[in-house]
Amino acid sequence: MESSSWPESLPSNRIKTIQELTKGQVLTNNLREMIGQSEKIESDIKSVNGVVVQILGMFDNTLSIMDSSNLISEPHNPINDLRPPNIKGDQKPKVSEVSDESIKTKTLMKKKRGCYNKRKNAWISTNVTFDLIDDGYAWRKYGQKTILNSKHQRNYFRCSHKFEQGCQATKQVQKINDKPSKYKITYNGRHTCNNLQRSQIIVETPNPSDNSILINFETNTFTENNKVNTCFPSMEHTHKEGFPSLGHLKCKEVSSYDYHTLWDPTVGLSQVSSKSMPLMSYGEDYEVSYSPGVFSSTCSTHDYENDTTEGHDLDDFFFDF
DNA sequence: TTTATTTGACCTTG
DNA sequence: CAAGGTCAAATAAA
Repeated sequence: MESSSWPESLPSNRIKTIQELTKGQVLTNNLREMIGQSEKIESDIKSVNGVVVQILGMFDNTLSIMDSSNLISEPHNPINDLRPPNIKGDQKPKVSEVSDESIKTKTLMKKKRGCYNKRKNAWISTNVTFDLIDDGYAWRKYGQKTILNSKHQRNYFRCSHKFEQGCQATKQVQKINDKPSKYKITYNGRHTCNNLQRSQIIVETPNPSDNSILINFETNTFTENNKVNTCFPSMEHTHKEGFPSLGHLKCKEVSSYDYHTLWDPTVGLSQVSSKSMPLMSYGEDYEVSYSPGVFSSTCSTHDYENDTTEGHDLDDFFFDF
């Protein structure tokens, strides 16, 4: 795509942004082709990872460009850019949308009341979404609090593998808006657990016409996917939290090389991070971080929050993970 | 019986 | 002391 083909009225930053996104679109299509050849993934997982890294780089560049300009104020959803061009415009992600706010999340960690010392240096990320998004992890609710000046209660979740694997990841989910429903999801700490849900690539899809792509930015795994509400028709909720189990799906696990390299709990977090998140800020010494990175245009069921002030208002929600 | 959720109490911090 | 975060006993659900 030549920059000279852009209308002169377009700001250069915008052109650069579009170029980056276009590049990402091409890379994503390449990735889709690779996913279509499952044997290639097994034999050449490194090159697949390379493509993922390039896509991540594209997002990084885009975010940098947007950060350096006022483009950030203009709505832009990368999910749409990830969709291959053969997806019709009206085939929007059915339910879940990650807000722009979540995409540009560089959360400055503030010292707050109630923030325990042991957590004050932990990786933090805040997403604002219009639907509750399943991030692929198994969470267990451990608390619920009424927050000052908030209409809705805040729900506290910890990783289900906290005791089993010592995973310290927690998240908070708070409804911040009624109509449309809007949620603030704050992640505290990275997962160090060996969560099977994260290492799977769905290569067979019930509906081949749906080519939407799901990329897990945290694991560098990727999924050619249907909308999950069709992809998981017989979904069993083995996790009480309401997260779908992916174990019974027709999934292909990432090679043991990749899986264990990325998620071996015996590997230090910094090692894991440097390999799995080469483009993101993270770690104990950073106060700025990007969102934990599951951008998804799919959905699944999830009865995440029982907002006692409204009781049932989440019954209709579908989640992405 | 096991596992998950609820909820009041307790802890930490500003 | 107030507010937010976590714990853990009680309860509910599978």
